[in-house]
Amino acid sequence: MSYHFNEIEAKWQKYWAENQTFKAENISDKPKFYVLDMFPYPSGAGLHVGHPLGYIASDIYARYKRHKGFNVMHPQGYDSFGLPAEQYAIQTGQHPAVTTEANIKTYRKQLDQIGFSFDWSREVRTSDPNYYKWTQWIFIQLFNSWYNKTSDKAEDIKSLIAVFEKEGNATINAAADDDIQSFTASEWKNFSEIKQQEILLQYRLTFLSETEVNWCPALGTVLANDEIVNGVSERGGHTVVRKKMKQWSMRITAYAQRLLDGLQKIDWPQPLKDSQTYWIGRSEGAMVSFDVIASEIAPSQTHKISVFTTRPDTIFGVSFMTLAPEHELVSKITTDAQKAAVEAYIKATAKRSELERMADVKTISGVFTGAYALHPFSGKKAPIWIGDYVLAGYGTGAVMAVPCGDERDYAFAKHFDLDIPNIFESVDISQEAHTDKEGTKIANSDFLNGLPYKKAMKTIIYEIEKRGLGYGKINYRLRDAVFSRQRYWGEPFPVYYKNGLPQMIDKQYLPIVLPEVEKYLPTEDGKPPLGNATTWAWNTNTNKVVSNDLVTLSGVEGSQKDNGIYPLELNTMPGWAGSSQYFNRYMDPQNNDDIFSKEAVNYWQDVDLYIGGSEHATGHLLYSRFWQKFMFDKGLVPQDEYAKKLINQGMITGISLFITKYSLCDKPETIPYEGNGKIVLANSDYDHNDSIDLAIVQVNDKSYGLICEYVYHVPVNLAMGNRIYIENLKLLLDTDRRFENIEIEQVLWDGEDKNGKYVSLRSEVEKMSKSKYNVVNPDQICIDYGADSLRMFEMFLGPLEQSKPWKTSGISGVHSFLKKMWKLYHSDTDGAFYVSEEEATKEELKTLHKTIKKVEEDIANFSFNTSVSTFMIAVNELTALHCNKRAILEPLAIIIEPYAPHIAEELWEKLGHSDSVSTADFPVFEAKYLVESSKVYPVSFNGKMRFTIELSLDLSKEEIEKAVMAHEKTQEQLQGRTPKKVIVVPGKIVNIVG
RNA sequence: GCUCGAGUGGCGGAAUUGGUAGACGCGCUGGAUUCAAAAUCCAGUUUCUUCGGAAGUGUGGGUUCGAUUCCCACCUCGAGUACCA
Repeated sequence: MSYHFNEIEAKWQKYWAENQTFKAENISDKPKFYVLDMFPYPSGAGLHVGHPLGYIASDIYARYKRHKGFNVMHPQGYDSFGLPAEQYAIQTGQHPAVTTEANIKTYRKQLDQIGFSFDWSREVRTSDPNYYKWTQWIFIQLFNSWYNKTSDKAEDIKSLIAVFEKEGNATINAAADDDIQSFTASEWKNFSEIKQQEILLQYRLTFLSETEVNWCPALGTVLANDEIVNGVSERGGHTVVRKKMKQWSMRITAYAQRLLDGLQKIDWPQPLKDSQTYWIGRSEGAMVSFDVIASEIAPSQTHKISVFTTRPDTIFGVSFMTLAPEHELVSKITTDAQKAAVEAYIKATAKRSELERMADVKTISGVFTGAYALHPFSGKKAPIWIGDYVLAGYGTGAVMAVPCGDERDYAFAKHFDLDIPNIFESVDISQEAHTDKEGTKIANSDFLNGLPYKKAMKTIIYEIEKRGLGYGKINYRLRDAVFSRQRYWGEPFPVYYKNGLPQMIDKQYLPIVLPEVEKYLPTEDGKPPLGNATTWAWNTNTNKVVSNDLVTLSGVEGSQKDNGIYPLELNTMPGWAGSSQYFNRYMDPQNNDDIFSKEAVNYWQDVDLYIGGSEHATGHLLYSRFWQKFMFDKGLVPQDEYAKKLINQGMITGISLFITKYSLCDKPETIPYEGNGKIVLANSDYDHNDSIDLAIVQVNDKSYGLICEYVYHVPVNLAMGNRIYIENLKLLLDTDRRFENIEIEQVLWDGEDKNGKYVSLRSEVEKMSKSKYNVVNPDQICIDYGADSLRMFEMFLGPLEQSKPWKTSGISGVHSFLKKMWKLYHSDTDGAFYVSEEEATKEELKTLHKTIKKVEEDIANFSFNTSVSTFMIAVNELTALHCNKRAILEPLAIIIEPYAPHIAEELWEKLGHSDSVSTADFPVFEAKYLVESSKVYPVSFNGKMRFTIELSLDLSKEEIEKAVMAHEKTQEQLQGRTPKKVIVVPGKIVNIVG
């Protein structure tokens, strides 16, 4: 019987499902181990071979940990809210829920086919009301909390109210909005209910505010910064404009420092930590205010410019100030003489799009306001300029310019011929600014003279604070996260509005289920898609969602009788809402009373291994850490970091194939044009190195003109290696709708082989995508080679964390390895399973134990690729030894199970076991079988002689010495001399002192 | 520009703290088996060579008895980021 992988795999997949082999219990005597994958968004295109890479790696790890005696939880689910299903709904009218359900079915089928050990009883879907009930619940918890900077944690809003009632807000040290008025306890008590609620909203961890957002008119939605790529929307590539809107925000900035500190204790890839650190962007410095010298236009008014600086120690080097063109003071301080120039400049910068401002980094521009600031220490006059290198959104939108110590200030000063005072001891600044902090002392700076950076910083901040000019401050780049989306297919907010103020709906009435709508687009008057819903109001008497018709104006105006029915929030939550706590919900996914039970979360604690892509570095992986810390503050979870270890798997790229233009046709003129649109298939030119393979040329009467360029991808499944046979190419050109109107007169071929005439193709590594015709589907691989081959091959491709191109041709290697292993225990003639009960020889045991050791090390290091090689070597050696012994096969089946579980189960069963191999203990290697030999490499003899030896684990120092001395090469080197001393360094080097 | 990562045969990639570079696989070449093909098996496959050897891990230096590995400078590629005061 040969290796019928299709039958074997189907059989065991069925067995696992029926026996719930991988179901993890929440109560166990075993130690827990939680292996998590980033759950997929179920897209319409289905899985391609790149998707399972991380899942295979985590599955190997999960299966390995089961062998090592852990109670392993390895769940999977779907991040099923998202824009593609909504856009599909807009195009076709099909409800996103229907699209999503269909896509999930496809995904599940594909995932099952690969033989993952997921515990499907724990599946979650973010779009399932039973799941998003808890997303809504967390939102309410955030709303009902404020951040106490003194205790450095989130607290219930009630504790804030208690303080307000007792002592007003003067003593409160909270993460809150910037523009909060101060009030006393009695003032608080006299505020109206509405006023009080408005104030509280400024402190809540999720709050409503007018924020400048990235509005995408084409999508009718607001996008987060990380959803915009190069100034256009990540999906669709539509233009994005800045616009002010009332939005829900999350006060993630309250956690900036803790998000930074938390990175210290988690084992995540350094590049990922770096990018989060940069994203949070902590900078230490000081706030300093400069008085504007009363100018002739407003001599009675006094103005102050506050600046944030990371280099207060260089304050004596200030020779001018720069304000962002949008800075509110600009209009107030500009002199009449400069008014025209300033206004023209502001107008010009406002016109420049974000894109232009980004692309054009080198141009220096700015304009003098005519006003001067008074240097708080030297008393000198510093001209105030405006320049677009200063951003309104960062710091205070103003900088104190220190040209000798900052590159941009330096360039600005040079360009406008401004003063560049040098405040560094023996440093030449005639060519460039001196930006190094350490190693230089300050000069020309009064009381700072002669001080190094650190001391100067301390001294100046002390002076600034003493003189009331400002204070030391830590600034973060991180901004609060906008949490509203103008979309249909997302979590609805558990919020209704009364008197224009948001009200939370009580937990017992959750979930607030997404309403049905006729149209998925924003309404004609610009409301989000939920504005189309007719049943979308909250009845506070019945606590039910009711028709909007019943909403009276009373709720807003208070002029009519209040009927208790109020409008519900029309926005929905963003994509990252659902993914910010899913890893905890897996612990207890069916719980209807709580997000998860105390018992479950106390048992599972946190994720031991999280595998996913690095593209989520500053999105999901930051937001989820924020929510976790909040949950921790509320005492809901025992850990404030949810994933101890994280691995970023690399991307599997596809190899795209292109037709080179020369092979497709000889001259453009030889191809006739037919049909609508006057298009003909032709070459753009005859340069072989040109990246344009094919051009579509418009015919004007008889003249040919190039109208657009077109790179013509050949579907990878039609090609044979880097060739496409002419029959296939003709078939392709005939059926491809891109060539509907094109008649191909002739196709030239590059050569001919046993399969016929062919055209050579050029290849390039690109991201796998439908539009590039380079997608390789795992289903077909499973049918042709089996899931075990797919699993092993994906690991064999290269290091897990590296991105690498897919090459289907290589799969035959791992496939024939599995066949070889099968053959080892099956008769050539009748195919019967045959295992010998004889004792294994020392040689066979050596192979086995070597393999066990190596595989275990590889798994610990996540180098699954080398494990596959190790298995191959083992089977080759066993084949050479004709070994078909139980003593070898039994442990072999266990150690190969994480990689190739189906064949392992089959062999295990044939060995007479009635249980799943996945529950077997991982075998222990024995050092005594690892003895290679004592290889000795003598190097030289000049007083000291060193040897490199390959140590065997069971050799003692004395034995090594003996082996070294007895070695012929040692004797050769010694040439009869007698060494005084032989020093053996365990592990590596032997020194022989002459 | 900055930050991080990486450069090893025709290709993907091995080489644990410095110790026989090129494991393993693909591809290629030759052979066996076969009416033939597939499949399978065996041998070879870094380069040059006067067949003794010699050179060789992006380039140039350095440390060392010994460097793919450590240090310095440079080159190339990839990823991230975008004027952060």
